[in-house]
Amino acid sequence: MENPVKTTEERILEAAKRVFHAKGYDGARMQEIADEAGVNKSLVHYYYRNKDNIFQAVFEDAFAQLIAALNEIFISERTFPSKIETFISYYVTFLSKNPYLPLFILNGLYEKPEQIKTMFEKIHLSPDHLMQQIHLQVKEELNLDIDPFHIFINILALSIFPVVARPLIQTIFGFSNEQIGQFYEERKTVVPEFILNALKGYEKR
Amino acid sequence: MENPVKTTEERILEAAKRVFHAKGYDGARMQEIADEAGVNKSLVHYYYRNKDNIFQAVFEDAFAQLIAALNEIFISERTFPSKIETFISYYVTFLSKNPYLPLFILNGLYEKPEQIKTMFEKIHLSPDHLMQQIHLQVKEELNLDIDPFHIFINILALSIFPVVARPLIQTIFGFSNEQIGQFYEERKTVVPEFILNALKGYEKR
DNA sequence: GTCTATATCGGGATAGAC
DNA sequence: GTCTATCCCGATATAGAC
Repeated sequence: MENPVKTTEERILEAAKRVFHAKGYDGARMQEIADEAGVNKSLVHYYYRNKDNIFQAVFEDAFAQLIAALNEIFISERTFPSKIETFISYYVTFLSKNPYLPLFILNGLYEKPEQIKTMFEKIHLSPDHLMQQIHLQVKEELNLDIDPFHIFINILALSIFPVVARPLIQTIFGFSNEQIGQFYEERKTVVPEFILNALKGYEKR
Repeated sequence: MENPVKTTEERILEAAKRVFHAKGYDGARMQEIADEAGVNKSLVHYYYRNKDNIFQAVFEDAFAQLIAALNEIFISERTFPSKIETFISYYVTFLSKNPYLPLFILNGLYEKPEQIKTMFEKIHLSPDHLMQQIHLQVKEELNLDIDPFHIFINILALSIFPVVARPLIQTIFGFSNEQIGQFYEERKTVVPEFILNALKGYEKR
């Protein structure tokens, strides 16, 4: 830590993130990673030995980033509606800044589904605990007559899909970059509102 | 049409669909397409000249399939709630049978966004007309105080995302193929219910 | 640790026989 | 239309000098 400047290894990893996120595993080129990092191609191999290794590092990092917030917010001590608001707002902002991430993750999962479980251990995510939390809140705090699992997936869908589908939306509807930014901004309030409105319909009495 | 057996060109296109859908543009191999079609690699070049051409054909076909139903259902004479139900039910079934399609499309749009507009003309989709329809129904039939555009995107998100994220869901929650099938089946009723519940919250009175 | 040079292979594409 | 043979480039990876 005596040197605030990034090490070569870090620069390579950062470069690899940019390239893999934008191009995917098959589309990424070791040469492009090297160029992006401002180093020689062989150095990439020196630090990571082969393409699979560096992809693995990039993928784990991306996955951890996406999951960490989710886990933290839903395990926290807030009320359920507050969790939803916090989550959406955070995710829309985060994903707007990292638009390639979710599609990169989804593609990675199709290619290497086996790797996920080890990844969970590394980032200390327990899906059971997460679902238990949601179950408890949906059933006991709000007393709703709906499967917590569907709610959870709905929240993810409404947060993530519009970001992933950005090129689709922009082209179909001819949105400028400014307009789509505005659209995402609106979703920070529209989506929580939409979900909470929906949940009202499931109140038991 | 005197020959019910598929022509070589058709067999190649079918093979190309399977390979491109599963592997994406960069991951697909001309050799694999040839093998899958049971022909020689050169024949693929003979009919399509190069990789870009055959990808284009595959992509247009996929896009047309996904958009056609959307267009048809939302332009039809049903009530808005009926459209939502019909759409979700159709899409969940269709996407379950073609699980690679939506991710393939989303990736393709990132890679070649320019091609979309010409594609619209080919399949006679008019986004303006579609949104106009939705606008009319949301505002006048249902008298809702919400932006129709957000509703439209929400419907797409809730229909498409869970299918795209299938490996994520299955791995995180340990669902078997049977369980996830059951989950998708449930969504045919859960999602329309969820949306219609949400819309009730926007009724003006 | 960083570079140059090179080995090796695979994939897209073409030429040309049948 | 269909095949074999081949070209050629680009990409991963390694050897080895500095």
